[in-house]
Amino acid sequence: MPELPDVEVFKRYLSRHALNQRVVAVECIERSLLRDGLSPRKLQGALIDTQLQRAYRRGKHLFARLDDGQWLELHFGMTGYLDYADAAETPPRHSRLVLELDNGKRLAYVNQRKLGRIGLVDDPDTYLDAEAVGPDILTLGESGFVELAGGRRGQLKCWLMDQSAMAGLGNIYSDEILFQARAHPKTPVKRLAAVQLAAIYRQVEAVCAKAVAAKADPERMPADFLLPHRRKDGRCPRCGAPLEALTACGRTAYRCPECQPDWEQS
DNA sequence: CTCCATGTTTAGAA
DNA sequence: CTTCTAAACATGGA
Repeated sequence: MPELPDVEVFKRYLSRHALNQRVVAVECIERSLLRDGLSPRKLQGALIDTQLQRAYRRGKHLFARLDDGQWLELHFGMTGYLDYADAAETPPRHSRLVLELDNGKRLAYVNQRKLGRIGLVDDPDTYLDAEAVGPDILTLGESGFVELAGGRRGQLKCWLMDQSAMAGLGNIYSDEILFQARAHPKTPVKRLAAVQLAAIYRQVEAVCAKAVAAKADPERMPADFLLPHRRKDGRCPRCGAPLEALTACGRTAYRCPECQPDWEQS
């Protein structure tokens, strides 16, 4: 699940449940997920006996501030999520980091495929800047977004998913935004006028807001969302036309051939 | 067995 | 320098 809306939901979940509780035990540390230079012992040392003070998100990266000012970084890859429950409950299969809290609960970071990352950083923004992660897409604003498009050469969908340009969108939600904006994924960015870019950005905001409101659960999404229909032999929720699967940026993109016409003739 | 999957990194080609 | 493609990573579902 984890794109911007999913991670925002995780952030709220963590904030609602796991803040200001002392960590009394750290378990299930999966070594292969740790950032360079971070050992299980070091991570455990940093987490034990501290509290998660607050959460911060930029793009798909989630951070939790610790008592000493350091931040725990969680990246969810393609299959990660959080699970908060009674400490007595067995953590879900594929739990890769489990924090036991002194209120009798535990917070598990679960990730089936080990494509995510767990880190420890002094300052999230400094760290992400150094990693060449761009600004969170929702902080750009319409004018910032339009400005960013200047001089860009590639395809619209690829640009939206480029984490170094703007952080947060992935394959699923870039498709959703393009569907809502009725834009073809392969439209060259340079072909778009400022008003068209602005309209696309308004869909960035609208789609993210609606997805977060739906708890990023496809079953709760608005009826006109592409997301639940996004598969081979799926049909457009608006006009019923069969969806087309195409390849862009090395990923499978879905579009409605009727609602998102080719940029050549529009 | 084969293909595909919400992400990122790396290598090599244009 | 920017952009694109393919492969790799690890794991499981169809």
